[in-house]
Amino acid sequence: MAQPADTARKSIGARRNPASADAILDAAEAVLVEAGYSGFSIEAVARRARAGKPTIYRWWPSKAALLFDVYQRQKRVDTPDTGNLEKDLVGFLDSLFEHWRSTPSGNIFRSLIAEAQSDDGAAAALADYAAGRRVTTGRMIERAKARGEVRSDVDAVLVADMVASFAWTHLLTNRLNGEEAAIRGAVRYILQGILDHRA
Amino acid sequence: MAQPADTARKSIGARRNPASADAILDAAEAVLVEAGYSGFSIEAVARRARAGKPTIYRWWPSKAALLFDVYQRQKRVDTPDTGNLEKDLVGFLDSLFEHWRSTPSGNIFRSLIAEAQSDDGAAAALADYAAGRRVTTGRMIERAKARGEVRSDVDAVLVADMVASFAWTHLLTNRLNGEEAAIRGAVRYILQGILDHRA
Amino acid sequence: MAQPADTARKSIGARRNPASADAILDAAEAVLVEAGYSGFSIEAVARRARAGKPTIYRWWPSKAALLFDVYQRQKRVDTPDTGNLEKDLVGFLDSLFEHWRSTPSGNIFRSLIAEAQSDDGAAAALADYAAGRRVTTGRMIERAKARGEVRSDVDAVLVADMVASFAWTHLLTNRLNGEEAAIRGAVRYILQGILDHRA
Amino acid sequence: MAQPADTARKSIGARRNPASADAILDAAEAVLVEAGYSGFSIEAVARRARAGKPTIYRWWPSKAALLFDVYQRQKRVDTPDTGNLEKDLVGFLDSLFEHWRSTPSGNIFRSLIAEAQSDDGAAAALADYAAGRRVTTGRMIERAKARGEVRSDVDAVLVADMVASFAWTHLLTNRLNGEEAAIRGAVRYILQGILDHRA
DNA sequence: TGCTAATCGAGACGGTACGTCTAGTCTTTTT
DNA sequence: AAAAAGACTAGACGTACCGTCTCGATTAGCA
Repeated sequence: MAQPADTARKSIGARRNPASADAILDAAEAVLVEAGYSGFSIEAVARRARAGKPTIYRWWPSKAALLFDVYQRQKRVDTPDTGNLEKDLVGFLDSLFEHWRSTPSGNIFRSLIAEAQSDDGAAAALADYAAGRRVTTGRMIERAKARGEVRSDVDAVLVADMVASFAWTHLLTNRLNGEEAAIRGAVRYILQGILDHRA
Repeated sequence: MAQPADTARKSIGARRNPASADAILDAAEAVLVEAGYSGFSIEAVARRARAGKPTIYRWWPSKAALLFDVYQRQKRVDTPDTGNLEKDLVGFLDSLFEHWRSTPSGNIFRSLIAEAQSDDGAAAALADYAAGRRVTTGRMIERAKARGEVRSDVDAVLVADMVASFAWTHLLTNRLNGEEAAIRGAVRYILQGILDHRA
Repeated sequence: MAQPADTARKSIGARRNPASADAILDAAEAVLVEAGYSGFSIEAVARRARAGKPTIYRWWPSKAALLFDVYQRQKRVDTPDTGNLEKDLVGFLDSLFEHWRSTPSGNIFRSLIAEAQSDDGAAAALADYAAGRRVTTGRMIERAKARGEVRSDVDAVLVADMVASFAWTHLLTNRLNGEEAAIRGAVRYILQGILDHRA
Repeated sequence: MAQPADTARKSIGARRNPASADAILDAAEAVLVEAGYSGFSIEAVARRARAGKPTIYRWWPSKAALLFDVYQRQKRVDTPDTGNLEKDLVGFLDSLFEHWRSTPSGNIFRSLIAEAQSDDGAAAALADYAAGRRVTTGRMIERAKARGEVRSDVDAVLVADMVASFAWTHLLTNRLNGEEAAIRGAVRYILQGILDHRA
């Protein structure tokens, strides 16, 4: 966290003051945590950061852009590599749910998705981000393909999409708690399918 | 659509005027279609419906409640029963994507999900609705279990959750077009899994 | 006071229900006392009287008319007749100030004057009422003229107007307390004038 | 009158824009003249001034405060000094009645008095204003005392109060026309009294 | 060293929407 | 026929935010 804005920050000349940027991002995160998405307004962030509204608008053209930068500052959950795809996927989802539950990330991301439903810029940024994450997540599947664990014709990005969809939907419907069994089940279905092969 | 409100509607006594309710729901849908979720306000709906704001607030305590009723008026996509689960699921998702693409339903539902991120009432209503839909969708899997097509230990509701998640996420990220292959792929992975069993 | 409207009054057939009229006037007075003129609305009176708004509008075409009837129910201060005009006028004003101070009458009358500034009906009713009161008050002066106490060419109604004006203005500017000396002074000036006749 | 707001006024920095203040006061006066006190609303003023409602509320906490400032902008009738108190008082009242009749001042002041009956702030402001005016008006009597025209023990402020009361009451009851004789009579009674001294 | 230019906090501006309150009208049901 | 009840359109209330604008102060870098 940056310095608290006890004393007013001044201009540092004809260039961006990083202290202001930090203070604004800190304030945005704090407002989101304390007041939720419905209480998240540029006004509130400016008040909290002791910043002028134009300072915010100068650097972030919209609420969505600010939200996006706040989200980007958060730690990401990284993909495990245990040598076993089932363990990897279950571990990834467990970590992701835990991360969303116990840090502001979950609320920030929910807000970002909501914002993307009314702001084209946010939608585009979210689409980019999500596509990138699908590739990253897909690496787990690619590794499993390389190990021969997964069929070579499997679309790793599509599988990553299914995994991410499961996570997003649980986030958006407040189902992050006590979902360990569901996570295990969903991963197993993707890996092994649900058909009865005895027939 | 109900009658256009050319002449002002009057009270019909000490009970709800269905013409007003219809006009408000019609107007809400129209505003959502024409101005999108970001332009969707109680004011705008009242203007469009030639209704007083208190009339709206009397019957719908929040924007979310109104959105929900607008969504409920829409036709639902029903679950096919072809005797083959793969055909059922693919057909269901194809129909759902088409429905969301070509009617206001998609935008309404997106808006409802967004609203649920900042309104607890909307969140609860959405959770209820989604749970119900998982059961309905799950019937396709139950039928397949009864046919012996699917293993008897499979959790039908969880599978429905996975299917719905895939659809929701595509809706929320504007990926409803040209997804036929992805739909087929995803359904196949759920049915057959992605593991390589030759090993 | 009429019966409290604990249980809803019912229609008594095709004629005016006097209990309703009383309940409405009682409620109007109570609302005025408790919430003041700013809180005095037909809506509030109807709520308090457990009456429908149309019932009020049927009998009193405007807020002003209702106010006027509420005022009319109040006791009036009557004009003393001591055989001495100074005592009569001072006594009258003392009683009037006391009456306005200690009963709802003062607030009701203030409200009526205020209402008359935006409602023509109220203005006309108030004008009628005030003209009548000037005549009544003027009787004190007429009696003094008959006694030879006051010059015969004096316009009794004009004097009554001056006395009433003094009272009204004190009411409207919250100067009803501790004005005994001012009352005595004003009455004396009207009776004896202020000119220095030694010249 | 200030410039018409053909082009939208902008902020002129972190301080009050006098053009907005002027436009708002102009609009308030115009609304009062055209629609009367009953049509006088902050909404109407904002519309007419092409100003935002918050701009009005920022500077005038209540309708009463705005009314008061509108009234303060009006010209005041000043007290004549002819060397003869009767001429002074009659001239003053004639001018005041004429001023109230032919300019918006009369309606504005009536509205202010009405507003003061339901708004404590307006009541206080009006009390202050009226007290000040009594002192100003009282100077006519003080001058007459200095000339020996009026007894030295006469309370000039009380006499001014009587004169003002007469004027206020005529304003509030729409009796500003054809009152010349009444004015003369009232002034004469105050100066000479009404008692018959032949006795 | 003095000027220019961009940045800062600050807060006013015209607006829109919020959710509530009241006005005055209307219709049905009950007596 | 009148009362109770409560819905209806309409619009004002006072507040919160929106995104823009202008200020005055501040400071780096260029002249």
